[in-house]
Amino acid sequence: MTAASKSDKARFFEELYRLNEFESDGEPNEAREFLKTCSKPILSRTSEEPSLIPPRKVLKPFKKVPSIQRSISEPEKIKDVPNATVGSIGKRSGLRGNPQVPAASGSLLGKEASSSAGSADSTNQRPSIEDRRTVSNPVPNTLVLTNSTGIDTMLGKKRKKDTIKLVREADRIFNGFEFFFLRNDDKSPLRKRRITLSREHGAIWTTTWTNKITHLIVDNDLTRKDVLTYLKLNSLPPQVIMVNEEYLSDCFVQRRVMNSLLKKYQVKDPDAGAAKQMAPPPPASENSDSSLQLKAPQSKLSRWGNPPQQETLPRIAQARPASYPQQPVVTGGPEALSPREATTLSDKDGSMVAETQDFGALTEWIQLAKDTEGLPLDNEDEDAVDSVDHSDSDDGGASPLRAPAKRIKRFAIKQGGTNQANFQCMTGGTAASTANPNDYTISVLERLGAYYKRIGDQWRPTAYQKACGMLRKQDHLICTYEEAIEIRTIGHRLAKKIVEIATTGRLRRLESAEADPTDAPLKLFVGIYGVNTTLASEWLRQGHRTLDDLVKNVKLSENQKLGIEHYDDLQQRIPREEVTALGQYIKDAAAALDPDIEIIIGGSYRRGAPTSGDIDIIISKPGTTSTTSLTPFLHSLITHLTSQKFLVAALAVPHDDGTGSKWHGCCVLPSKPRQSQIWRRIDFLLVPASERGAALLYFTGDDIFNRSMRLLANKMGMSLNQRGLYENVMRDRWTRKKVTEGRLVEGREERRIFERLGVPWREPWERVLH
DNA sequence: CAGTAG
DNA sequence: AGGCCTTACTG
DNA sequence: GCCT
Repeated sequence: MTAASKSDKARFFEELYRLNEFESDGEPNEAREFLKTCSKPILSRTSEEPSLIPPRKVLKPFKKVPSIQRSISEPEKIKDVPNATVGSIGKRSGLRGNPQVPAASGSLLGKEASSSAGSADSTNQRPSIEDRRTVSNPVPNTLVLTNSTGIDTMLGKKRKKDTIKLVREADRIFNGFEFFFLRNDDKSPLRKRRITLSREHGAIWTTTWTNKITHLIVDNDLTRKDVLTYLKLNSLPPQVIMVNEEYLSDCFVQRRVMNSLLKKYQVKDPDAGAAKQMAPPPPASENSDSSLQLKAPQSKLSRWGNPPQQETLPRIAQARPASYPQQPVVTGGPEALSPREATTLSDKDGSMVAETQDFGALTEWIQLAKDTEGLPLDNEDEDAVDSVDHSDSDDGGASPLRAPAKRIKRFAIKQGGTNQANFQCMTGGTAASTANPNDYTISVLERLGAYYKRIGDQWRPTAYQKACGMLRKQDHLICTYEEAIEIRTIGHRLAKKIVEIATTGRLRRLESAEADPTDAPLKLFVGIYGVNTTLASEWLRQGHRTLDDLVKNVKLSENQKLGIEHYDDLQQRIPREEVTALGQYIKDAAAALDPDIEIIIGGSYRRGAPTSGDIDIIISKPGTTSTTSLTPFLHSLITHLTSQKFLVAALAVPHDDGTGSKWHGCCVLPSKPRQSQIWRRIDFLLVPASERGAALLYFTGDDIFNRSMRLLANKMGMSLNQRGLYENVMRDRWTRKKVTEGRLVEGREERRIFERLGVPWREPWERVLH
């Protein structure tokens, strides 16, 4: 690698990491509270910081978003752009050129650590470092330790004994390190998580300032001056490595000790002569905007005039006890280090350095060499790389600090030549309504998946969905690479993302993605019923940015017009109670028309979801063997419900020939006052009794579950669709298209389909795989 | 047929 | 390197 | 994206 490309890369990552900087850790009050505890408050910082936000009101150029994947990151010239809408033509503002984080997505932080992390209350201490040095006791895999600081009692809180689970030996990158955090409590969920993780990676967490401390981990919003003030020091002991939060994050993500000297890990120091310190963008006041989104549907036109706002990240209550920082704690107090302080830089420290710090120092220097020449940072954030994964081979795997995690994913009973156990449908999902410690991680990944979906990536969204489904099944917070990679359907890249989210609360890839100026309108467009990436990106290419633009300038299908007209309504999720009510209304109507008719509410409702995107109605009747026999009923039902003003629009109706089996449209709850009626998407599916089971299976989903079942059927030489399970299906060898329907194996009983496929029965609510 | 939705 | 679910409706 |  040449020197030139090296520095290029370095620059790139510097820019990348600038994305990672932010005002505070999402808890602005914390900074102030902390400073109160210092003898000398420093509050001038914000005013000194230059804004990084460039005056770019000009519309950024946009690029065509092709439906073909892969070209995602390819900047593309725009061919025919209508007039004024576009300022200039050029590269899209992608990852590289866009240092600032948009207001709306500014801070993913502040997410409350979920319960599982909470259980790892980490006020506790490992055995003192002396113990570990003198007694060469092999560290067991799990240590239950008790607190030695007494901080708990000071805080007047009863705390559980915590259990930290050390990561496997090879990954204990912090062995021999002793960390002092500043702020030094674990009140902030994220800090707590960092502390726990540090310990799990071999570090010792100390809340008392001692001379054994190797690393000082400083909150991002604190300056060097804050630190010194807090510690009542004039200068830092030379052997102590002071770094910011990013340092830990990167260590975890890369599973190795990073070079603490890199600029991005330095604690801010406005006083350090050079006023060129990069300052994070000013705090974003996103409230005015986000309120718009949450507003009730009355503002139907709210979205029309201007491009939509970015969705605000889920924010967890930041309520923090006012008592927060407490006294500087330290039993030993800063006095404990007075001897060393006195000798400052004299070589008296030399021996001590050698003794207590060599671990840290050594690895540090080794690492420094590596960092500065190899720069093994991977470049996954650049979409275009589908080259082989260099990141694990760059150091030849020689580093003991970074043994590549070999994945041992279980194999199982082969049946008919397929690894049946590897199908997701073999393992149940969990009810979506159940809170999960990984919910936050999931929400972030889902957003990135959604992003990939709307830019036309065909497969990533599926991969993300699967990963989210697996995460939802875990009973504790997944926050190490190891834990993540062990999970089926989670590979190297997703594992790294998961770690990043869990340890930093953010995902830079997502932030840069959503920062793309074309993303907001793209998101807006694909939200229209009947519009997907292809159309949306075409409209975008033509320069359209608002729904208004579309209505005025674009030829729209009737369905799309409807989709725009009721955009806000159809965007909203439907509370379960309303689905129940809507379903009941239909049942009543159906019973009046034909008492034998069976109405089943399928979809996410049947899976037990608390809210649904639409309503799926299965219409069946005992004794029927063809959809044709049900079409007359559907017809009269539709007519009736329409006259009742229950159905308010038809989007897709079956062909006239009577073979059609589904009806798509919109409905409202007539009982409600007109004004509060919200249009809902509703689907009817006609199902003869002989196909009831298969239809139920199909209409219950979820998507991933269905596809998994179908794929399994496929591998077993069968075919599964909404009508039944078929065998002896002949497929074209080349196109893999079905040539013969095959022989019906089962369609009537849902359970029998499971059985025939060798899949243990899953209740509907166990079929939540995404 | 491609696009969209399920 | 190549697969990744299947069918139905729209225009 | 992941898996074979």
